[in-house]
Formats: sequence, structure tokens, C-alpha cells
Amino acid sequence: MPELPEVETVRRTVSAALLGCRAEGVGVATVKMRLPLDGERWRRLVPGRRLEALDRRGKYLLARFEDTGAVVHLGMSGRLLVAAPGQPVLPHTHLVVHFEGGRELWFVDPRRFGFAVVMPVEGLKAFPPLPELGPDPLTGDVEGALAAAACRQRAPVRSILLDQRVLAGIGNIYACEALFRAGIRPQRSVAELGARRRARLAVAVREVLQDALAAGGTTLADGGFSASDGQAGYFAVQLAVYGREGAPCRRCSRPVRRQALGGRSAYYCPSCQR
DNA sequence: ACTCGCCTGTCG
DNA sequence: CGACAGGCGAGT
Repeated sequence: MPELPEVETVRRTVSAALLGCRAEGVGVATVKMRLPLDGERWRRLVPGRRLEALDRRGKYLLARFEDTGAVVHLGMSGRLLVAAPGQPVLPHTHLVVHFEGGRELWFVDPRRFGFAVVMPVEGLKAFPPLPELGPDPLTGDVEGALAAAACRQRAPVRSILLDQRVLAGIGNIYACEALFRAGIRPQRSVAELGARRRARLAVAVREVLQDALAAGGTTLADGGFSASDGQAGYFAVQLAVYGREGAPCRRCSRPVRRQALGGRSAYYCPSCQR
């Protein structure tokens, strides 16, 4: 589910609701996650501390509870929801942080590809793979990152965009959408693009992420994503190719094609994208 | 540079 | 029932 615009939307809504609030207790339903959800550590390191900061690196959320740090990744189906006291928890709620005043922060993740880990705050920056992540496409040098990748990479450009060490935060939806906006086929290699089309792609990446963020992210038909206040994102209506196999291209009306690339579906318009 | 596995859920 | 799903990392 969550790529940069969705994670940033979550960061903003959780921050608005809980920044400065003191955690009073933690509830953990122990299940096997991608990384173990260690209830004992959460109960030892978080209660009694105020949530002082909630930052984002790519798709990772970094929380600071005074001298305690936490890293949350939402995987494919993870959500962070702010709930009123006593609200019945959703299925697959693995972690509940109780804040002063009664509000709760839920970590819900049906598929359990996400994780939520705590550590002393000094350990946050070094937590793998955070040090390896590339620049943030909203604030960093997208053009430079793509140019650097062009020197050494012969992989399809879609794979380059998904590589979090090149740029941090792009997933399959926005990789496909950025390539459509740039008029580039997903299977092209960055090396063969040339500086001009590379620059066009850099612009497209930034624009599609900004547009999606402005819309509050993409909530697909299954409703699997929402901001932490439950608000759906409405970028889905603007998707040009993602999930639209066989549907008419919004620009030229010819059918959108889907092709497996590196094990994941690439959606593109064979006529608008070369 | 691809394939698979990790999980649950939904859709055809 | 199989195919597929916003991610990622360990294997080839």
C-alpha cells in the first residue's frame, strides 16, 4: 500500500494528533511480523515518554519518544490509526500505544510485512537500511540520483525507481505513473535514456509525488489505505496507468498494457511511452 | 537481474 | 480455485 505520499500523509496526521503527548502504556498482540514485535521492549522503553518528533525517511517513519526511538514500516498493508479511547480495535491490530487523555495509536497490519521496533534513540539513524537510502525525491536531487544510476545500472528504469538506495520512497504505483508522465517505457534502461529524457523523468517523479501528496495519497478500491484519522486519499481518480490494464489510455485512448517486470506488474501505454 | 517467500484478503 | 496485491530481502 503505502509509498511516499501515503507515509507522509500518515506522518502528518499522526503528528497533528499526538505530537507532544505522553505515552502512558502499550498493548501488544504478539504475532510474527517481518521483524519481531517485541512487547517487552515497547513496554519498557515507551511509557512515560512524550512523542517529541515523527519524521520520515523514504517509506520509514521514525518516532522519537524522548530518549527512545522507534522505526515503523507499513509494508504492504500496514496502517497507523489514531483512535478515541475505548474504540473496539480492528482485526490485525498488533500494537496499541495509549496516550495521556485516552487517545490511542494503533499499528494495524493484516499481511504483517511491516514492522515496529524500538531502541535507544541513538540507534535510530544507524538502523538498517536507513543509512543506505537514497535522497528523498521531494527534497533531494532526483536528477543527480538518476544520473548516478545511469552510469552503473543497466536494469530497467522501473527497477531503478523502485530501488530505495537510488531514491527513497517510490513504489510500484508512482514508478508506473512517473514513467507515464515522462513518456518512458518501464523496460527501458536508464543508461540508454539520455540526459534530456532523464531530466524529464526527474520532473515527472517529483510532480507525481507532489500531486499524490496533495490528494492525501492513493486509496485503492479495497480501502486498504487511509490517513490516521480514517480519511481516504483521492489520488486514485488521477491514476493514468496503474491498475488500468485494458482500459483506455487517458491521453490516446489505446488500451493500457500490463507486463510482469522483475516479478511485479508494470503498467504502461505502449503508444504514449517509448 | 530475476524468483521466491513472507502473510492475509479480495476478486474473477 | 488461482491470480494478484502498495514491500523487501534472501537466495540464485
